[in-house]
Amino acid sequence: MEAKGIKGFKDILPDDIKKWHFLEETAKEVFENAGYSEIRVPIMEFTEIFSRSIGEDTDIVEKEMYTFQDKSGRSITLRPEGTASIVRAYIEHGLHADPQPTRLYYLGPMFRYERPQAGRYRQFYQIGVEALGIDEPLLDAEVIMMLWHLFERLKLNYLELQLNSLGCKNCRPLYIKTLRNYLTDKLPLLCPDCKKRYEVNPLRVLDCKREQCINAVANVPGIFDSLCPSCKKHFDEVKGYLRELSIPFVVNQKIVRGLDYYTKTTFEVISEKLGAQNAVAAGGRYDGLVKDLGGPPTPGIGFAIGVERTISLFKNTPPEQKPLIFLASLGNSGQAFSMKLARQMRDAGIKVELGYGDSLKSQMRKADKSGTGYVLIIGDEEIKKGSAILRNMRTKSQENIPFGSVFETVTKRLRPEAQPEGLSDNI
RNA sequence: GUGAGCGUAGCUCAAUCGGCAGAGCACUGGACUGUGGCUCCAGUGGUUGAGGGUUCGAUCCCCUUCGCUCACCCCA
Repeated sequence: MEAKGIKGFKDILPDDIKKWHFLEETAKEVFENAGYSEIRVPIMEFTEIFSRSIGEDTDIVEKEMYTFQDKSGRSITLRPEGTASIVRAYIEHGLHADPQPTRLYYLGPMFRYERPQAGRYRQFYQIGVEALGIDEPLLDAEVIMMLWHLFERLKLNYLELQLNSLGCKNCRPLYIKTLRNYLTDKLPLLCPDCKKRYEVNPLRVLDCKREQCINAVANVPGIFDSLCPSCKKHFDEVKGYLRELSIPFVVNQKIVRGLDYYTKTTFEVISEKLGAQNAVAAGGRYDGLVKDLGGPPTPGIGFAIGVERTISLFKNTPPEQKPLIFLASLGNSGQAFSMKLARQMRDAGIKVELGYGDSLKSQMRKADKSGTGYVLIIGDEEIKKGSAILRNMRTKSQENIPFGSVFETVTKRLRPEAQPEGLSDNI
């Protein structure tokens, strides 16, 4: 047998994990400071949860879901996105009875059966936010502000916020009708895919990258002319708040989103530093979704951040936070003593690494690579003398420390080292 | 699902016209009996992705297959 993982499923090795922690911890702090609480939901749901919310005719539901039958014969699906599960939990546990909005965030793996490429995996991670129960444009702006604030905290530059409105249950069908009428003449000009989209979801034609289709829709009527007065007002107010907040955005009428549940405000944050898959975060309002999944009519808005894509923009690795003491020991009694000492120091919250290797030389080499500032050397000789050697790895100076005061001295020495370097700008 | 490019040591890559599979990094040890980085020396590490064909001889040419990567599609 060959040790080989599944296509599109990646290991995250220790060298990379600091970046993950940095993103996760920063996001957690930003969201919790805004009143959001973490929610953890299962990574599988009954298939209907996804097919009903995302939409039967979407690519995700049609061809990208990991779906199987469990032993009872029920159809189960590995979640391709987070919102549906969160909304299901919101309904199932009656969270609408809490003061609204209900503010939730989540993080974890999503699964889509697609051909992997740069920035696209079959198991990928999202950090997402949902705010349910309020339909005011102020909330749209706050959610977008929070997302933008997070990227600022991560020191990511070269990002662009794109904004659109897809209208509501009332005005979107009108626009689709207008669009389809317009496209009827152009039908022969469209690519085969778009001919299909014309039938199923004409909005997606706007999204097509083929030159023939871009030309065909060059003078297409925009959706803003079809928005009903309340959707138009909503969108104008969201834009107004964002200007007030000095959050730069561009309106892009072509962001359409591949999930059917979106209404009104949709947005996307893209980076020119990524490859073809350039969205690092995306989201929007979904005012009909709670009702569609069997709950009370409830508006909602949220976004999801692509973790791998965001991390790939990090230029430098966040520095190690915690100083370390390295114990190099020789001989049976030295090793036993070191082990006991390690236990005590760890119990007091100090990070302690034990050296392994026959010679002191090899342990010193490992100590050097561990990045420690100090090494405590304890061999059989030191046991006899009743004192340990504390070596400062930077200055190379050494001092003898009687066993009785080892703990105290190490604690003192480690403290001034506890100054992490500042994080410089990412890309 | 479609297309293109690439598979040689743990990693990054060489190998002339088809002629003994190599280097750097990393790892381990030594120079320095119990003291790291720098330097020097040595060692470990290979079914050249797999299978078949052509050939006296294949990492190299041909076929098949698997894998990886990028792009289309779609999306975070």
